[in-house]
Amino acid sequence: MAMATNYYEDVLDVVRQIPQGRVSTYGAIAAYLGLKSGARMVGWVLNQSLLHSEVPAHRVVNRQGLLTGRMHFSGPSVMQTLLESEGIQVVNHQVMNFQEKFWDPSVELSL
DNA sequence: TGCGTGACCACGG
DNA sequence: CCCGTGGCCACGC
Repeated sequence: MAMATNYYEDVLDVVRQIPQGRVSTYGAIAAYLGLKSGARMVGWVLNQSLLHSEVPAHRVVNRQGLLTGRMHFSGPSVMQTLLESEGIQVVNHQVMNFQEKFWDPSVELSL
């Protein structure tokens, strides 16, 4: 665990709370944690997490509901398959009914 | 120490 | 609608 900075743990913590059948976004997670600048960092953290942690990284998409991170999984269709197995429809790399499936930590975890 | 790059995002032309 | 640009920041070389 090289230099476990706070945001790293914080990001994983939020991602782990995304319910099955729901998805969140890089920007929403960054905003919730106050990582104002970190939409980009969220993606980076998730990428690193794939190597060692059990994190539902497939439940995080970009602000449009696009599966922009799919190429980082073991196969280009793994992310989509995982989501579909949880009841989320994905067409053309995009989450259907994204608005309904969107899980916003700022709302769901409002403290 | 500096530069290019990236699972992002918003804004402008 | 398709770019280009700026912001943000960690990482590798």
